[in-house]
Amino acid sequence: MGCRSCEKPKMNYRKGLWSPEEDQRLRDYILKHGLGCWSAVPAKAGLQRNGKSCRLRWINYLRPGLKRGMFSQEEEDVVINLQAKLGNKWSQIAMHLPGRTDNEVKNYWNSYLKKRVMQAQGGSNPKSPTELTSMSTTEPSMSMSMHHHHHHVKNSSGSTTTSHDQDATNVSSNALSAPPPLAQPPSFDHQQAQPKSFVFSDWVPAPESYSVSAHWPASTASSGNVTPSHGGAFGDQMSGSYGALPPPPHQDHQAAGAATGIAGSGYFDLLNMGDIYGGFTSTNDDLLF
DNA sequence: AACCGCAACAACCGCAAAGGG
DNA sequence: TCCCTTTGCGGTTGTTGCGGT
Repeated sequence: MGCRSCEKPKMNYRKGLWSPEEDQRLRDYILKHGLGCWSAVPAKAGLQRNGKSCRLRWINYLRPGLKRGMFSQEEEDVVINLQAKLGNKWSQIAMHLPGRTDNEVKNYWNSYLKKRVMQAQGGSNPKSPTELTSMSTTEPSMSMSMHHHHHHVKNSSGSTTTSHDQDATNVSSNALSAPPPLAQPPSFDHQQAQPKSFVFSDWVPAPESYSVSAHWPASTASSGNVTPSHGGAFGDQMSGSYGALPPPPHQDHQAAGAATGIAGSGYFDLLNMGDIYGGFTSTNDDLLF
């Protein structure tokens, strides 16, 4: 494991949000060389980041197959069930949610699901995870009211999904295999709930036409000392900055999910990335590819 | 219009495990 | 076997935007 050949001079590593240029450099490097010794990546890719930061950025943001945007009802159920079963083993939970990172799952839990569970357990009748799951599918107004603003409007409005009376294992196995189609209420307001979702395929250059500015606002794509806006807005910009580009096929993955299920399955087909996949080492990647 | 609180999420930090020399 | 480095993981923090007052 040790990579003594990866000599790295002690330097002041850049911290904070990644600029589009840094993303581009890292992405280009990985696409070209595959995954190897992370500690060597910054120097070789011309980045003033430490390897750890590069690894995190790749895993959580740049990696192929990442599915961003809202969690589907099924994904939510999986998280709730597995969290109850495994505890805060986010990496393990994320393994059951293809396209999701442990960080994303963790954030989603901490910022949303945990409150819901606490709220449910705070009542006179503490609910089991299964009950919670059922609740999540039968209380259309709850999460919607909790997320009445921001872009993160949960898709639990009026879901007619039948309650998933199954244990986490079953849930996870469902998630691993072909997931059932999402029961999407016809009245779901996709205008209101605008998922910001994109996957790596959106980034992969059409070789002759790709440029950073095609995906990033020119103002942030041109200078070296850019300070990109916060991630949330970042994501919004991503979604919004497709501009003339055709909308990604999964842009409305909640709707698409009704036909294709969760996990972005099928998105991967858009790419021929065998070289990259071959270099993947993380458990998530093992699962995904 | 300004301020405040909340929510979302990217990224950092620290620790432990893994593995090579 | 020990030491050192890298990697992986979970907890936590920082930043930003939005809605409400």
